Amino acid sequence: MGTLAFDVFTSERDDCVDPAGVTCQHCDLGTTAFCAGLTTGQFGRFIAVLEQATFEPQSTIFREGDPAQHLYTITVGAVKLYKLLSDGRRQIVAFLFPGDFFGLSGNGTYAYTAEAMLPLMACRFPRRKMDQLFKDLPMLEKKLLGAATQELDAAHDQILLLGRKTARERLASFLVGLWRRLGGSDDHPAPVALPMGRGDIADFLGLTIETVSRTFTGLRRDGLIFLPDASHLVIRRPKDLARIAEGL
Amino acid sequence: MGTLAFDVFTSERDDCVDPAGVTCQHCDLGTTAFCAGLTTGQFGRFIAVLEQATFEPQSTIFREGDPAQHLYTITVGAVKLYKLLSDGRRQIVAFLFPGDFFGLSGNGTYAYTAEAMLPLMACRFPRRKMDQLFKDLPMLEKKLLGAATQELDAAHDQILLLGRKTARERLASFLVGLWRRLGGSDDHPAPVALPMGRGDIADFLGLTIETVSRTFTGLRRDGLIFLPDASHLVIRRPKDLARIAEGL
DNA sequence: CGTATTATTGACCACTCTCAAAAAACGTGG
DNA sequence: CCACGTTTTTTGAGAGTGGTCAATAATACG
Repeated sequence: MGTLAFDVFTSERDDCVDPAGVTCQHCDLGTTAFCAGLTTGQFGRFIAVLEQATFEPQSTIFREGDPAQHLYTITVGAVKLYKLLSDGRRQIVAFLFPGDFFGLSGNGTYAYTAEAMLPLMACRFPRRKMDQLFKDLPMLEKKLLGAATQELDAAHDQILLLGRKTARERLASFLVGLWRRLGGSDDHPAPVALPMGRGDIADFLGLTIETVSRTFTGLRRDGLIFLPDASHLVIRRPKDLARIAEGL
Repeated sequence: MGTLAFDVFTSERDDCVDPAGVTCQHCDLGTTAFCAGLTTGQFGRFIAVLEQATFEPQSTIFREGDPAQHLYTITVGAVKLYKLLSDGRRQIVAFLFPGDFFGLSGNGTYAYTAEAMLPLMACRFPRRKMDQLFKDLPMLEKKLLGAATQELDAAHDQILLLGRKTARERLASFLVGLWRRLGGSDDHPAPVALPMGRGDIADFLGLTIETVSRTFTGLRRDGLIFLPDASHLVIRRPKDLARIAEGL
């Protein structure tokens, strides 16, 4: 999984060159990118420890229990993180999109399996080079702490959802959040493509496929959402759906 | 809520003096303490931004939505963090004990309410002084990132528990984890005091009080645990209880 | 002790799960 | 492009885990 040039992406900072002499493959994340705000000199040290990685859809990036050798941040695509019980029960703990991090570990091994849901591009940082990088660029450590804090908030929201919300409230919460993250507009009825199937949604919301399907049908029948097909979503009444999500 | 001297605690580092001239109130956390590993000079800067805070049992430390002005680390006592839905449904997102942090915020307001479960002593750091402190003592930022990572792992475990485990598996997981954290021994049958009631356990495990009570009775009838009274626990067969917790 | 709170137990109910089948969508090769 | 098989989604009927409502028992506290 070597360094690749993604020259399909236009660069806003064409002064940045990686050590191999290849024009740096920028993501289009702007100020939310991990590397945003670095000077050219800092960026050189940054790019020196960075690896670009690509993964096929449905491919496993790492498994629960593997030694935690890399930290990842997504530039293009989507990832699911999940944990398994020995009898096969699965819980998806997060869906991640461009700008999100994964692979942080407390004990040296990954606590979850990471799997690409779409063709994936990610920046990858070897764990053993991170200490030096943080010493050089303390701001990166701050950004990482901020990202971890946000992930913790999201995890707490998910705990509230799983512990205390009904199936209808769970799906409403999920769709409202996803709609926002995927750029759905409250005014324009442009459908948003859902990158995951009913099974993944079920394993994220602590439900079964059948209950997810029935609940989709219920929201559709009540005019809250519109489904051009099973994997495309329009939220017709965002305010009402958000109220349901909060249990109102 | 001013600075207090907790001279009931014996000090291992009696060379440390806070700016007011009072002998520093050490916690007995050893190498796990936030301040562990600091030199005397560093410790001076550390203590300069630190406030000591005490809280009565059942008192609220801060509420969900309050401006996030402080970061806390527990020295003595126990804390619960919870979120509420508008109709009163409550989800406890964490029980915290000495050495644990709380109060990190992504958006400037607390995402949960924090309440003392026991007489509480905590070190408190004003958010506006943290940047300077991190610049002086970068190791503290590393420790905080490590703590946030651990909390994130714990949150993911709780997500798995709430999404995919049965009531029996949930209580078994909870008791095994609590037993370890409160210093229960696999050999000695010394009961451990549970600092929370059935209602708190229910709101942590996503169950009702009645189901928690019935499940306690079930584990007791099966000889896995022993309850001298409702708030004291002995785990009789730790291995078997741990197997139940993992769904085996 | 008497009172209030908390925990336990019981009977019944409902939300979601399980099992099953039908329908729709997708992919592949002819 | 269509026929076919596979996979995914939807829908249906029935069952079960855990919830609700209610009463009793135990505990804590003045």
